[in-house]
Amino acid sequence: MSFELDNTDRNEMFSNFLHKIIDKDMEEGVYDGRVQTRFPPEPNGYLHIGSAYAINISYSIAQKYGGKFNLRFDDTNPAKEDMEYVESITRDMKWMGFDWEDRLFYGSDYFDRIYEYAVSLIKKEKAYVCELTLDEIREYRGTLTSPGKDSPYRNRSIEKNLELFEKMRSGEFEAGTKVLRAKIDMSSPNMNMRDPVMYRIQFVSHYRTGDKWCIYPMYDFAHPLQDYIEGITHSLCSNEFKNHRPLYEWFLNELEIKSPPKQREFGRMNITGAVTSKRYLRQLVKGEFVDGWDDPRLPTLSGLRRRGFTPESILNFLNEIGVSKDSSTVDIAMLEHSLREDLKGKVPCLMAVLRPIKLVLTNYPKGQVEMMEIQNNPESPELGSRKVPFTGELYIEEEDFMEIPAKGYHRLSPGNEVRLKGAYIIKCEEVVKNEKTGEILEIRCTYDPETRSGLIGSARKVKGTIHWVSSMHALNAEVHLYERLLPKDAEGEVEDWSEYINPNSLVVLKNCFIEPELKASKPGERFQFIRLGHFCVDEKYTTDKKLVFNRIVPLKDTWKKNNK
RNA sequence: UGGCCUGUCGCCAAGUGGUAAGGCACGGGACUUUGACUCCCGCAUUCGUAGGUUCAAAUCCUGCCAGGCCAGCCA
Repeated sequence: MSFELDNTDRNEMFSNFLHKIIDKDMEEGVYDGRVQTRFPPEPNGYLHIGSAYAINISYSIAQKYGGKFNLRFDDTNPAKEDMEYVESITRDMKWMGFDWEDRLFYGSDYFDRIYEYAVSLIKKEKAYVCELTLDEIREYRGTLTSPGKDSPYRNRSIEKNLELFEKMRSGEFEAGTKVLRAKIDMSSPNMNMRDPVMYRIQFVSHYRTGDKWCIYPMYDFAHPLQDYIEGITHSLCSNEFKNHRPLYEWFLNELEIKSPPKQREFGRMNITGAVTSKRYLRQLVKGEFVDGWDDPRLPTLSGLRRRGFTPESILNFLNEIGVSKDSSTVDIAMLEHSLREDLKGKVPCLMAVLRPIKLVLTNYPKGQVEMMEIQNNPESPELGSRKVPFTGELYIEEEDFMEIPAKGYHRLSPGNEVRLKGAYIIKCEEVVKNEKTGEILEIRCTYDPETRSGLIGSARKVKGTIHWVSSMHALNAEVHLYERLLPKDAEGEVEDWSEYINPNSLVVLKNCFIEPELKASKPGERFQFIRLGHFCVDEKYTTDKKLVFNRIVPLKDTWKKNNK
């Protein structure tokens, strides 16, 4: 009988400052008890673990309060957006289980309405067409410590503004010559309130609306309206938008929206050793420093998926790290912990030899093959067992033999005994080496027939147990091991990413041997290789003729840790 | 040097005036045909800092220090 909490319970118990805000709204009946959140990605890149963190905040809150969750593509800048990204984003969200039901929206669907709202602000004398150049606007804006000054176009008549704005829309002006601005306060200590631009002219074809528009609303103007149009109650975003909140509220207030949505901010999440900036990710992909957006070294959701992470492990990770107002840098060890936790007791544990050395049993009958029955996962008997062929010629892991054993080493060494997992106790009698190079060619051992697993003699204890594979039965496989992609953090503008890439971030081992049992394994299948880690069959490079495994995470290795 | 925000163990993070939860990491031990897993045990007399209010402060007040964000016709 287990009383452990499942995720639902954990979510129920988990509380943060956002829950308190919503609890209060519920209590006061601000939105008639309604909760609706949204995730508004711009389709200009792939989702990564930081995006999943943001999605999870909005998604789990909608779930907790029996509310709704929308997916909305915030596509108000045609120069940067593309359909490829909306497809990848929806695919990754579905994989994670973030369900927007029938509420998939596009900010571009609201262009007509947003235009009308702009017109009504002009009519209220709260917006004007400005003809200052880009540089002039910057100059007039002032600095962080000094106020700006009013644009000479600030006090045009409503009629003139209406006329000019209409002409902007119909394409009579060149890009950059005119913008629509909100009339707020050029001396506000908040730069966002110094007559922010609401609309700019862009003769760029939009991936959805084509050439219908040549003016596009800015984020600050479009976002509160998108939220309002969709009935969003709580518009949750990360801290860098904190300074935009007064503007968000200003637009909704001037437009006299009742029960306006609330923008609330949370701290961003970073992970040690992972690149979670969209900008850097794009540079790495476009510059072909990595194998696409789904490179297993990247913290993109597609990269994590290809690497072998489960959506459950990512979700548990996100729920365990929590949310606060402060930004965080979470240790990647927590993510790895979540994966091990999820897979343990769930996937078969098999044997693989990554760096093989030949081992010969000199007293084992020539040509004999025994089928050793081994449990697939001792913690989960329901996963059954398999028969593994055992012969007198095996491969073992290079690091499981030491000619001169270090103190505390209890695997194979000359004269020493060790158990072959699921088979016999063996003793190392001789080491055959290449006379010139000193390279170990094979290890010769004798086995004790009385100690076969299951026999009475198997009760004898030896200090070490190692994994093995029969050389004539083993399958050849390629294994990819990963380390940090960037050993040092990049700063500012990076000219050449190759200077930052860790050459060991991807280690390809082409000559690995695995149990014949794995012959039928399919891309995406996961296994634990005993003592080596959790692995996933790569979905991109595995073919009928070639098996490629990605190591998701290594297993803990206290011996290696203590001897490093 | 303007405004806003944030500072609780190495890393996340509860706590919201009544005497510091939990997880990861780490250290020690038991168990083990995975040096894994599991199981025990340990791990903040102290909450950025200095004062103040109070019978009582991580929680309230004041000053200081540190970090973050903002001067795109990006989102």
